[in-house]
Amino acid sequence: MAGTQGQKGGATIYSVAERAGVSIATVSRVLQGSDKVSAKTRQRVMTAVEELRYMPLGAARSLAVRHHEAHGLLLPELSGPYYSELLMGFESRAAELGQSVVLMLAEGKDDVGRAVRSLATRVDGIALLASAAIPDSVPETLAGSKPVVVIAGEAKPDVEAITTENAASAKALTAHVLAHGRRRLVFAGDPDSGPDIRDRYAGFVAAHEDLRLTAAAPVRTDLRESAGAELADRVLAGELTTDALVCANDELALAVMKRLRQGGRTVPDDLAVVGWDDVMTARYVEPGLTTVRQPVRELGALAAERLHARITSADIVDETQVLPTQLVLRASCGCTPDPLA
Amino acid sequence: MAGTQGQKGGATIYSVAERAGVSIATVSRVLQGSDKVSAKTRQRVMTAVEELRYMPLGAARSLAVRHHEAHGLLLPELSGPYYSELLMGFESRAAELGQSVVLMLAEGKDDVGRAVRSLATRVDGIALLASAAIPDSVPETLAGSKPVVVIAGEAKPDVEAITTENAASAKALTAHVLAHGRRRLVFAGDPDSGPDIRDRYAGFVAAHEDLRLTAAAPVRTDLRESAGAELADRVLAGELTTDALVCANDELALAVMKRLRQGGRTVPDDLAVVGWDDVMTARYVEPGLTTVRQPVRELGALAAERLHARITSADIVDETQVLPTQLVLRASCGCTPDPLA
DNA sequence: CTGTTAGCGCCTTCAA
DNA sequence: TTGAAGGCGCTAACAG
Repeated sequence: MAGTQGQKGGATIYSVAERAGVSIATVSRVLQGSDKVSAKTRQRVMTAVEELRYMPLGAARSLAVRHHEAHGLLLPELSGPYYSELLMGFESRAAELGQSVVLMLAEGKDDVGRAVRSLATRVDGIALLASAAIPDSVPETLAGSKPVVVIAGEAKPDVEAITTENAASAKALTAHVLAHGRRRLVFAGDPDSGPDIRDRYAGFVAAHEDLRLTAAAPVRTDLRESAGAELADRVLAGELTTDALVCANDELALAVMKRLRQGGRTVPDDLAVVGWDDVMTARYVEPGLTTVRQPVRELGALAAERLHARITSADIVDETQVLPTQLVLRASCGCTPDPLA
Repeated sequence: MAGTQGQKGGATIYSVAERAGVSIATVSRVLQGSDKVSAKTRQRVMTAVEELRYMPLGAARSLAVRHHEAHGLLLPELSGPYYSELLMGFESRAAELGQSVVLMLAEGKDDVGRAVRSLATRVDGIALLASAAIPDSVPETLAGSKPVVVIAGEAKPDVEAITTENAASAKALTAHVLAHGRRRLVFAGDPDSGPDIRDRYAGFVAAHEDLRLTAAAPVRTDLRESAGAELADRVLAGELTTDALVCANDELALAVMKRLRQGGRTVPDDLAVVGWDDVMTARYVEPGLTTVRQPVRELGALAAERLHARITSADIVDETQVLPTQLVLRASCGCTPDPLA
């Protein structure tokens, strides 16, 4: 006879049962869509539910069924299209699987570890993006107590990884630039900031090796616009000699291009510039930015899917799944622009 | 003596208590950071917690404290910087308030109403963006049973609204274009798609009225890139005569500009184009896009804040709060570009 | 400072 | 087809 009132906190299963003149078990059955309830009883219950505007309490259900029915997703931040696409793919697939998504951003949190521990308290599993903003200790601590999937990262014991292809396409991209006759390529981005950029640099190096060339050391920079301007300034000042900049992402490449033009340099004639991600701006700028497109949305969906698989079964996948990427050739590398683009 | 084991589902407060040789109440106190626990007892408990890798079950806590400690956020989708910024602001502020955020996207859901009802099951309140993708019935149904805040929408009974300024800045923007001598302005966007675009069109009309001019009817179009190309095609084909296009957002404006240039028109000489949002691309294109910047991130933070206020107290705010926007003049309206920009 | 004891709202056998 | 009753794990009085 508990909680029959529920005036303050809303209706409960008890108040609905009372109103419909049935037991709470019957109400529960109706709400679960059980077929072992007579039509008229079902109707009475439904009526009571609507009259009382009954809304079950998720926490109570979770406690009883021993599932949160929620996926946690941890991202560094959300600027740029990459994270958004990823998130859209993740949310969409999670919803299809009947799971809600609890989002957490690392940016601005002084203690990400603590925040994640609290997140882990309310979800059945966590997907997270490998990134310098998210310490390695996070997945390590989580693994073993909760299912974990890392995106764009590396598998560890008890941690499944999924990613998009980096090394091969970076090699193809670099080879393409070399094929334009450039010989003083510079890679801009920090290989230590995460496995994806590390692999892109590896591809950069590999393309050089194929031609018996020696790749320059990477220019370690973050991927913000401001870093791009600084990088371009170094080129303009003659500190950095290069005829082709292979940037770790598009934002960096675009910022570099802009500042270079302001400084009087012509892309691609004086200097080729290529990026990674194929953001919207890449096809709006002049010249169009040559870059690599990743199936980011699919990556997000796959993350939700794999996480769910790990939660529901002990469906272990050993090899990290790799989604293919695609070279997008425009004019910034030296190609002739497609007049129809 | 329940759940002392917890081998499958992880440690529970009972197993921790048993291991530490104390009662569950003490464990609870330690975990809550109560100061009425002796240092040595606290230590014993903490040790047990770590050894058992104990992780409290959020659902159980929620049930006991009668709070989910979570905010729901419903957005149409996530493409473009607007939603991302909003979400970042929301998440950040919610986290500061100790609330996790459960995100739901309307896009792709055949029954948004049902989805939202299920969302309402697991959060203490819901913030949502007013949008055609989210039927009005949603906030209406929710109101009364859960605190609701609508973003960029209108207040209703039991529904608080917050928004950014639209009408006045749209008027200022339009007046600016008129001051360039243009007289055949066309507004592109659907005033019925939501209150914000409706208000922008209202500002567009008001600026005309100030000059005793008659504003043209809006060209109703959605805000996608493809719609921009179609719109530009109509101009190129001579179907639509205009000397200035006032677009409801930047993506539309940018797509229009691009196609116009491909068609041989010069912006702003042949045709001025202005947008709304100040997306990244707006300052990368040539000419730079004149637009209006909104404090989107602050808007998101405010949403979380107001929602929390409504959840914790019955802190009712009647007037809908309006955040100021800012005109960003670049060259696409006919202004002389700033050489330093 | 610590332990006992009720619930919180829902699900799920087990009987009837 | 329905009801009774016992948890799910945690918090919060209330005693000691």
